[in-house]
Amino acid sequence: MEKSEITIKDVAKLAGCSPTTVSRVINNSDHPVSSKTKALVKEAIKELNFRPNRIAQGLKSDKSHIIGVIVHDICDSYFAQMVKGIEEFISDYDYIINIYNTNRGIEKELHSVNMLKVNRADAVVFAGSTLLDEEYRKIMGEYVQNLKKQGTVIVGVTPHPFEIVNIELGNELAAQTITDYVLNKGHRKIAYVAGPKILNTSQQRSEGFKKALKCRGIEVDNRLIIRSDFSFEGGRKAALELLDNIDEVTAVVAANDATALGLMWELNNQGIKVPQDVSVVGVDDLPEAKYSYPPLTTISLPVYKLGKQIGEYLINKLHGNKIVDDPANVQISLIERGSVRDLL
Amino acid sequence: MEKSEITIKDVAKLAGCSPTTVSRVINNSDHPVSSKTKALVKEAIKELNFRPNRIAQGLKSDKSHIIGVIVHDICDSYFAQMVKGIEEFISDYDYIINIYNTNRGIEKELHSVNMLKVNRADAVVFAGSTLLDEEYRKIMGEYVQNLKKQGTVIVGVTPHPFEIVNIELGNELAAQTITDYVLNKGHRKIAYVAGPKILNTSQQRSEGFKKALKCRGIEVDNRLIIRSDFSFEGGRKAALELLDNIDEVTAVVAANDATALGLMWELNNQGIKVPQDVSVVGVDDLPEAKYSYPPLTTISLPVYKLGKQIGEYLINKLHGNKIVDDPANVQISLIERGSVRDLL
DNA sequence: TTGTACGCGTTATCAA
DNA sequence: TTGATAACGCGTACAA
Repeated sequence: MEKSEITIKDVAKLAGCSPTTVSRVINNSDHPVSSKTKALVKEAIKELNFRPNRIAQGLKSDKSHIIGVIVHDICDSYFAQMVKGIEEFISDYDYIINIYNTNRGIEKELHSVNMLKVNRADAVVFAGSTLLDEEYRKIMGEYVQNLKKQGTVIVGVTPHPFEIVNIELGNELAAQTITDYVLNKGHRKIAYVAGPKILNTSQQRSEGFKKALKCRGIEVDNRLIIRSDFSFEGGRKAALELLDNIDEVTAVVAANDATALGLMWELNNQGIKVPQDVSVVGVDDLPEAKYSYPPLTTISLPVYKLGKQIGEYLINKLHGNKIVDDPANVQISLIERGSVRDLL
Repeated sequence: MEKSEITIKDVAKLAGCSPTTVSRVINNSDHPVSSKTKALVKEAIKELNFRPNRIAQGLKSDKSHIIGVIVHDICDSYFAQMVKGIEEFISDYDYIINIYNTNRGIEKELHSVNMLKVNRADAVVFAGSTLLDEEYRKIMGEYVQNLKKQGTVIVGVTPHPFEIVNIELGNELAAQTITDYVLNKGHRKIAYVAGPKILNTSQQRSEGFKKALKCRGIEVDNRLIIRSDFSFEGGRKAALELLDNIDEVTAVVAANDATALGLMWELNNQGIKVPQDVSVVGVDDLPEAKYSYPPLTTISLPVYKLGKQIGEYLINKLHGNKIVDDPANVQISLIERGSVRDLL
């Protein structure tokens, strides 16, 4: 049979020593090995092109080198960028990325965590906002507890209601800041296009919007708050809904860039000029935001960089480095482009 | 110590039988098990919330349930969509996706394959075009052979010079078709913005463009062929390069949508109207292509669907279904929108 | 400095 | 119908 893969034994045989010695060489063990045999072993490894079987190592160590990343939608560049950042960092340390695309579905999210458990993932990243569902939280809470007991390192981006390292993305502050900017430009009748109800992020950003208004003593007009779904298509629909009240509105704050982009597109499609007729802003600073007509004024949430930071944090944790700061909270910043008209 | 995970032994103990029996129940073995003990075992499994350790199963079976997907850039929606399609299909069968982001780098691609080998991936998908580099091909060829010997199922999207299942994406045909469309609208002075030299896909699409011209007996003007990199930013730069000769050109064929979008943006930025002054087309039909100004006429390459098909193919192969067709070649189609002016 | 023996959790083989 | 045993490939006490 030619199906036999090369194992530590083959190396040992060729090097004329025991498998134990080979193992020691592979792992740079503290245990002394004479430089002579070490050379022999290395020779044999090269000769046979031997690479230790990770599965076997995993069974022994109860570590898989798998880092699970759960995203709502990998086609959303917000998540794609974060995944890219994580992957680029951790691959240098021979960890591997295992992604799950949940489409914000509760079932799929639970399934993902289950898979990560049975595959003994070393770490898990909840890249997206948590789902606001009681049943989900209860079950997921147990699963997460279970993972933690296994020693899995868990990180959540934006607050999750589990006892894990939560990275504050400044969602509320972001929405407040961009709304404030719009207010500073003299706008007072401002519509808001919210994200999906089930996401925590939506709620936080809505809060930020309302807070900004309240600080100025401006009443929140619920007729001007539209529920959407964080997508380009959703933004388009929101624009259509907004059409009835568009005359009394001078600006629209969208809960994220994808929505803002869709909104602008449809507004333009309807013959309404941005920013001449109505101003539009978003949150996220997606790569495509600077290429819209007009370029979108927004808040930068550097998720690619955050991905790298998460990767670094995980590696430190997994390597047992004791002095490890939690991943630094991301610095948001206002990106002023051309989608807001100055009313002053 | 409370670190002990629940194993098959714990279940056996609780059910009052041997681990062997438990294993038989888990795997629905042909080997007979009395319905009484079967019930007992199932009871115990539920009671203890037991799930077999995949790593241990993997060591035994030399299968990991890992499907590796190597992409050039996960932030490119072309790849994101494909990954999504694959993931959605295979996750129903409890396989897991392991992605690698190579940025078209040779080193990283080799590293990826290495990782997939040592982790005993059951299948590997080369989601992107192959790299046109002799050294790379030689080394990668060996690696791929090696994987195949292990029994890894390997699929390549667009032809790869390895003995694997290659899915023809109709790149040449796509470029030829869209160019033909432009010709049919009466355009004769047509510029072409090519993809990166190192990608096979680039070459194929370039061929398609040239073929379309040749079929009409039109000379290819090398001054009007611009090298770019398949990105939005690259498209912008290409527009700038094109500025010198823009007067003699009535249409531009971009090798992909991202490029076309960047091109249109910069053209518009420079005060050149699309399609009034110059027409622009792309290839891919990215989600964002229908939202540009004007909406982009392009060729649809349904990569999300292709991802699903690949997933299905892999599952069939991995489950040992004998009668398995290779993944159907994707049906391309012309998407006529508003970026081409009719000169006739 | 080297090697032997065992175990990680599971399953295939064989015996009962 | 059930179970004891060995083995997957590796790493680690322990012994030499």
